[in-house]
Amino acid sequence: MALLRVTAACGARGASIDDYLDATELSRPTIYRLLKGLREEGFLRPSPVRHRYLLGYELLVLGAEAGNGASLRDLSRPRLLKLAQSLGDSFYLFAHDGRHAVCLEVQNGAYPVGSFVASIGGRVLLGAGQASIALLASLEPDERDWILAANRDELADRYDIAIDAVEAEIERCREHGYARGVEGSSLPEFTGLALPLLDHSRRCLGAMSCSMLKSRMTPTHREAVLTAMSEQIDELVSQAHGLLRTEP
Amino acid sequence: MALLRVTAACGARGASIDDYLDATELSRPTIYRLLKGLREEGFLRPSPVRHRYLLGYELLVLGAEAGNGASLRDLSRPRLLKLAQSLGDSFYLFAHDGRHAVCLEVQNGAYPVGSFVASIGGRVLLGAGQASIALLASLEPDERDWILAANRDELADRYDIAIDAVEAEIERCREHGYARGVEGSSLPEFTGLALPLLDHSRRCLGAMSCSMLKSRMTPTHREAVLTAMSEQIDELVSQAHGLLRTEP
DNA sequence: GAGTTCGTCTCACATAACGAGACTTAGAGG
DNA sequence: CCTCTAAGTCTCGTTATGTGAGACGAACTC
Repeated sequence: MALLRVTAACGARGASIDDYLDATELSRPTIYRLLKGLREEGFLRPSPVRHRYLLGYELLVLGAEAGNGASLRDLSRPRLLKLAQSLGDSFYLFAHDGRHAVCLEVQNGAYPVGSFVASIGGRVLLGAGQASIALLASLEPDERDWILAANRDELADRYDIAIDAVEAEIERCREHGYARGVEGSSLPEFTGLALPLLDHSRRCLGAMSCSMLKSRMTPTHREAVLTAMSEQIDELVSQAHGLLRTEP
Repeated sequence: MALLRVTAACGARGASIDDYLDATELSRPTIYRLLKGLREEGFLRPSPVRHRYLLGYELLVLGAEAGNGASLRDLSRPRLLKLAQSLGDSFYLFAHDGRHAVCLEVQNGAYPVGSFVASIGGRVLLGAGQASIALLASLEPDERDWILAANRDELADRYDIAIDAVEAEIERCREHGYARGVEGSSLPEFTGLALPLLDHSRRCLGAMSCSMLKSRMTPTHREAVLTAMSEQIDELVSQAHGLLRTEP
């Protein structure tokens, strides 16, 4: 697994033996042995640049499956796209994973944005960003509490976000039904909105969020975004519900 | 790796201990030991259904990276989308991997289609499908020859495709600059087109393909699709070229 | 044809994975 | 409330199997 991560970190150029030797404590023969195994399983493949290795296509299959619990990703993809095209902002699908929110899918719109996550698979500490608030607001109280307790220091250090502010936003989200981001020191010029994806039994499947320049967030635009998002979410959830029925 | 594949095969419901016990030769304690390691590395995560395991979100990152050699996937995604929306057919990005073509990205259009690959990560034997032809036509002759030799029996058995027909189509692709599918026994009601993605130095980066109902393939539609695809490809290749320059 | 790097091989050693089975939780169901 | 079953952990003795040092062959560079 360490070798896979090293390979990923080396990007499109591929990883060389020296990259592996530097990044791990393993000896050269051992690395070759492991590499061979990973290649045979399709987890690595030779780079067009000789003597370098790239991540194998078998990981594509696993990656696609990993992000597609309950087909949420496949279902949300065209919807995020539609939102991004019609409204111009960037839209995201997030899932809850321990102390973090994981980005399962992005569609960037015409207007540029900054965001806490760079791309699919990116993680944000729960508490930072509007999607976090939507997720936290939909969790069981005791789970939410331990997460906030666990993240408190890091939120303060890295984002300059206070737990009180997060809890206030969670409360606000409960009342108004949608989440805004908590003001922190990072990304001051951007803002966003998020909505939870709730099961018919009110279990939280994830959150859909959007990010935009603060200057674009007029009351009318906010209304437009919220309306469009909840429309997409309603359709998505009933679609997902229909699919789940066929499964067991 | 076997455990990961078992987990993937179990889908959204998750894999239970018995799934692992049945699918492998390992003992119960060993499975738990391995599962623990995979969980700690983020390659597996607990399912909402107790006592079941799902693929972890760390695989998202690896999967996204694996399919994104030279950023081809990120760059092609919006373009495939545009094509699917404006033309209504389904568009694919393929890469060459050994004896197979791997699907890196799909965008389905409004019209339904059947295809050899189910989804991202799906493999087709080189020789079957129009993307295969485009890839084969762009490979070195000696590599193409061993691939065709290796695939001959399987192509005949599973798809009822003869090597001669494949080679004729490759020749045709060289002349006309685009690939059609080879007629076989499977999917008789569908057809498609494909174009290779060629580097500025004529190295083959992959192939873009499209699939449609035979009834939609009128001469004018064919021209429209080919024109739109090559336009997207030209832009894509020069974009990719620009990115690569920044890398070393 | 000399030099360098890449990948494999051998081998002795000790780590550390293994399975059998006992044990502890934790639910489920009556 | 109490049994019953299944989930997950632990101990332990055995053995295999992965390990590093270093030598070796192969391939590419200059």
